[in-house]
Amino acid sequence: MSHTMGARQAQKRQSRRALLDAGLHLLADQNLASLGVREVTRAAGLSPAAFYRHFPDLAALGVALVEESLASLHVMIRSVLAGGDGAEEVIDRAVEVIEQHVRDHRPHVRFLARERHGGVRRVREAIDAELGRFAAEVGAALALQSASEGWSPEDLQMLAELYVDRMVSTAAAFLEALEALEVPGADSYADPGASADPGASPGADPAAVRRIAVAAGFQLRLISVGRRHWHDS
Amino acid sequence: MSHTMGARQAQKRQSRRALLDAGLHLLADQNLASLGVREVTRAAGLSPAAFYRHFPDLAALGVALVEESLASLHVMIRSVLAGGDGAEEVIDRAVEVIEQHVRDHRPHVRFLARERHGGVRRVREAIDAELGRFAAEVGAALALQSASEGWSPEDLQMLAELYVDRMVSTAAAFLEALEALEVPGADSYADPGASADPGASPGADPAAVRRIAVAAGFQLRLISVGRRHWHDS
DNA sequence: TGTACATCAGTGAACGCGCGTTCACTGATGTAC
DNA sequence: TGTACATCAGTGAACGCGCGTTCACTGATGTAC
Repeated sequence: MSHTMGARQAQKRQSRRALLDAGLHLLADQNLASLGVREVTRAAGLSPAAFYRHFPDLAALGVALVEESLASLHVMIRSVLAGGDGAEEVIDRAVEVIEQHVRDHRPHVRFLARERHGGVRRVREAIDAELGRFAAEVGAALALQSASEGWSPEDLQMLAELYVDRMVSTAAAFLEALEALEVPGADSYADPGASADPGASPGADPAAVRRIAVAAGFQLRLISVGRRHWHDS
Repeated sequence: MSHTMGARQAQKRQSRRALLDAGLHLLADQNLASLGVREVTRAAGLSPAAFYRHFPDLAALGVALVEESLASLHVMIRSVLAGGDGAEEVIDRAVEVIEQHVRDHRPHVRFLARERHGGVRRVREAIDAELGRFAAEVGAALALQSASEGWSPEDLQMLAELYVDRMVSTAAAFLEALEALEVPGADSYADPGASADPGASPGADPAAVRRIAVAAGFQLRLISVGRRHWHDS
């Protein structure tokens, strides 16, 4: 009665998906602010007017992309924090999970990095709000750890923000390394549907990626040492 | 003979400046990728064709803005590191200098934040290259400190990158706080030349700005504690 | 099951508009003598 | 100093083009009976 879908509704969902996918694909080489309605519908295989059956404007499409881009983050953080307890293992696992996440969801990660400080207000605000919720979640998780005894909630929150910011920076660095050797010349326009769209990135420089993982681990460990010795002064 | 300028050259410089200023002003509300040649020349008070006497395209104007945006950074870092030696004083001074820098050069900082991961390749690369040079400079400065004995150059470089990244994030956070209460409604279009263009921002929420300064200080101090106790394990 | 009507996702044509870039030009500035 | 020529920053008109949005429409899907 409520979540069985008629053919009508199913087709609408499919078109909406096509618009989102086309948008995400096109945003690999440009900003949301310079994306066009006709451009998106053309790539999605729809007429220009069809766009307005799904979104009032492109900013709304952007906000929808923000939501789906960040939906997986909460699952991700729980998988990191739920495992082993030792700081070392948590850090190593976090770096691995971030790297894998960027590999698996490259277009979404790129979209977030690009629009986080981009020219479309509503999208910026949506990203900021989600990241804030994410930091709060990390803060709550930190509060449960025994290492947090004697810490004020405010200090714990600033620590959580430091961790989250580091994760975001690390993800952005992975992204850059993965893209660096992929498109060396001019912008070639690949068929969005053909070949392996998501997944492995054969052209990336493994050494550069490795270096980022090492640096991220080092930096997280440094923060963790600081946390441990914070009250020694 | 070489750096005295004729009236011809002086006027050309002035037009170029007008184009850069107009661009920077327009980029407050959009991305470089969506900026138009006509838009810039209109705001600068020139005919559209005049643009091509100064830049081959808008990406070139973007690269020029990157250069002038980051020119002041090197001066800034030296003023931070050159002062008192105690870690506490350096940190407090750094946070103050960053805040003041964002206040004094808001449009440039906003431009960098927006285009660092933006849709124009050449601009992204220019920013990355400059930030890399900046991190190298910080790394070299750290190497001279007595606290760096027993540290490998690689570890020092990763530490420098951590500091630089934190400074960039802090600057972005200050920027957001300063803009938050300034443009609450729709995009009003102010005359670029009129009233106080750079300088004080009367509308910003002082508590939010203060909170960012406190968090930045805390986070830098935490890293600094981690650094001090790094070799204790 | 069959029929008559309602819904509404997607179409395709149409509109006026601002865009990037080019071109031959103008007239102030610079230079040679 | 004055004159004749060269340079070149900036102009304004012109071009073809793709844009966002609207509109009346079509025809498959959904619903009531």
